[in-house]
Amino acid sequence: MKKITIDTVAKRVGVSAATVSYALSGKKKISAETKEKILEAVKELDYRPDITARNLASNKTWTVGLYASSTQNIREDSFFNNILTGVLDVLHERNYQLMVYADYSSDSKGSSPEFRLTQPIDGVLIMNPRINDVYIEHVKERNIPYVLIGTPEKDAGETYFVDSDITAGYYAAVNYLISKGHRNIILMNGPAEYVQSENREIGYRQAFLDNGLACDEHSIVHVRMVEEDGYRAFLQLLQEKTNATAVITFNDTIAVGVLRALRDQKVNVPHKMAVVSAGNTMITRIHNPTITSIDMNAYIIGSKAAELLVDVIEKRRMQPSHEIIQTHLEERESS
Amino acid sequence: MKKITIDTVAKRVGVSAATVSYALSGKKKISAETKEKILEAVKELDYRPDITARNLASNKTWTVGLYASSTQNIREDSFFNNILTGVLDVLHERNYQLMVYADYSSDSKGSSPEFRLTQPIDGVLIMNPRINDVYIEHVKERNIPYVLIGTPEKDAGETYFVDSDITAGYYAAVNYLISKGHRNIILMNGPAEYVQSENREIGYRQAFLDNGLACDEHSIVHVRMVEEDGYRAFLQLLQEKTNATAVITFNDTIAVGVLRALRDQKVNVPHKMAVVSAGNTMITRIHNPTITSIDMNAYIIGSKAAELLVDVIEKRRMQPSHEIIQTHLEERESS
DNA sequence: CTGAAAGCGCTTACAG
DNA sequence: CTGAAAGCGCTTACAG
Repeated sequence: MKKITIDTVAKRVGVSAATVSYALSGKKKISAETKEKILEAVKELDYRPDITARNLASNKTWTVGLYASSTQNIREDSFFNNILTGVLDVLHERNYQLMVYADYSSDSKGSSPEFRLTQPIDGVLIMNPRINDVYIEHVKERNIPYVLIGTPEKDAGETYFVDSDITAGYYAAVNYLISKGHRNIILMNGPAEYVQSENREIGYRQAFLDNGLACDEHSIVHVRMVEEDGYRAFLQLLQEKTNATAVITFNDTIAVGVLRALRDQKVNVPHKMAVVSAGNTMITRIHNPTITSIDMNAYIIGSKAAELLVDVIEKRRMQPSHEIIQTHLEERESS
Repeated sequence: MKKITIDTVAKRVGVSAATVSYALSGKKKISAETKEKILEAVKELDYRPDITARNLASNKTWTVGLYASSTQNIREDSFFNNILTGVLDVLHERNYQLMVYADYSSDSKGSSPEFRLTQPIDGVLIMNPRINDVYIEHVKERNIPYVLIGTPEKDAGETYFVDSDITAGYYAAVNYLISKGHRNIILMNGPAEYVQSENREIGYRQAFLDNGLACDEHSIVHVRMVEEDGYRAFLQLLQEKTNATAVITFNDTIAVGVLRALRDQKVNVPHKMAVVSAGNTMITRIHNPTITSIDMNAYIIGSKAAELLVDVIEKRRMQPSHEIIQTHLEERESS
């Protein structure tokens, strides 16, 4: 069975391929009569345009890429789900499709960024921007429209991004802990290479500063953003007999690990150790004890980022802009 | 700045485009000398093949689609994360990319299946197959390779699929509840249109049968697979003064809703009401109380399905086959 | 309102 | 080992 192409349709109706194309796209007026005949033939033949050919000819794919975290992180942290669904809902509205790339850069196999850039996408959403992010550099060089989900390390004035004001979020959370009498607060941050981590640290330090308190450099630790690392790192801290009375973590997943370590060591939460996390994903209200967490409005961030990207792709926005979403602290049992 | 194409490279080196193509793909032997010059030019010019053009010419996209649930469901249930990461990891290994489609079929806008089928993908993974699934029909007609994540309603002998033995899982779970003395067990199932729901019900009924017990038809209720529906439906059941002493739910998300209703109504779990769910996602061990759940090995299912699909696409498998993954019951506090 | 034709940028028999 | 050329199936100025 031969493939049904635009020519099959054109021949059957007795018009040119161009006419069929125009009738289908509506980019030119076609007489009602001809149009009807074409639509009929399309139905009869069950013709569907080959999208790859269309993409090549029109230089447009109606597809957007989402450069996400590692699969291990995706698996554990439903923060991703909120971003993803925000993105999906907007793209659906705007008639775009989504390609999801997980981050395997730490892999041996290492799918280099180059590989990605050759993909047929109109633009890309980049989660977790890093310091000196190679991927961003490449996207820039190639002139692929992109929007950061997060804050860029530099050139903030020249890049499109949407982020939560996580600095203010941490500032408020640490202030809150200080107001509760805590003086020694551990910051269990994510990898230093992420701008996200940096922004958290800034808020954390500022809170100490503004309260006239010194902040112990040893109180800041970096772990990968997975539960196991939170668990192990905190177990070690406990064994080193930390005199901290509170901890604030990079995300909810790490907090779950931390709380597991605390339970293992029979440390009472929140009386001996208060725990605050960021993300406010489902687990924070389901965990025992429930976890105080900074809500970052991930769904909103995802949808705003997708909207921005589509606007940039379609040149409805041409001056770099960004949006910073406010956070709020959801107080629960762990603090 | 003009776009750098294969011709740009060919001209600079002084060979034909064909030679460049072969040198890059390795599909034909090219003299070491020429090849080196080509590679050098590629580097200098920073040439990257246009994938859309390649796709069109080679009739291959190295892309696979994942037809998932509604975004609301994705947002709440990290079961999806496990499937997704299993799929992603295998595809990465096999050099395929992933396109994610959420299910908006219940939407007013209703992106019809037709729309999807025109997408440039080599094959598709379909989650949550339904009874009389229109989408599957279309994929079939179009001869697009597909693998079901779940069991097909019919033609099981002619379709590729991977599923967990959820019937056995429910059978075991209900047996377990019966052995604990429960006689009136509610099945809070998913929508009847899903084959998944059907398979659960079969296991549920069989357990009653094999224990010589009658199963009250009113004990089976259908809800959408989101927390809110589990909550509302169970609240209603409680108000109707059900004499059930146990409930088994379609998934973990619904169970969370059910448990919330129980807490609201101050019904003791597990003494007044035992709860068993399916999915064994992170929340089941984090919830208070922890939730007894049927582990379906979602990550394994996702990865096996992706492997199968790639094998089908690459014609390394040509006879319909399927794999049924065993489940196991993870006993916890809720039962 | 409609058509002929060039063009999108690759791949791949085919011929040498 | 290398090249000329057709072909993938669309879209879109351009001309009428």
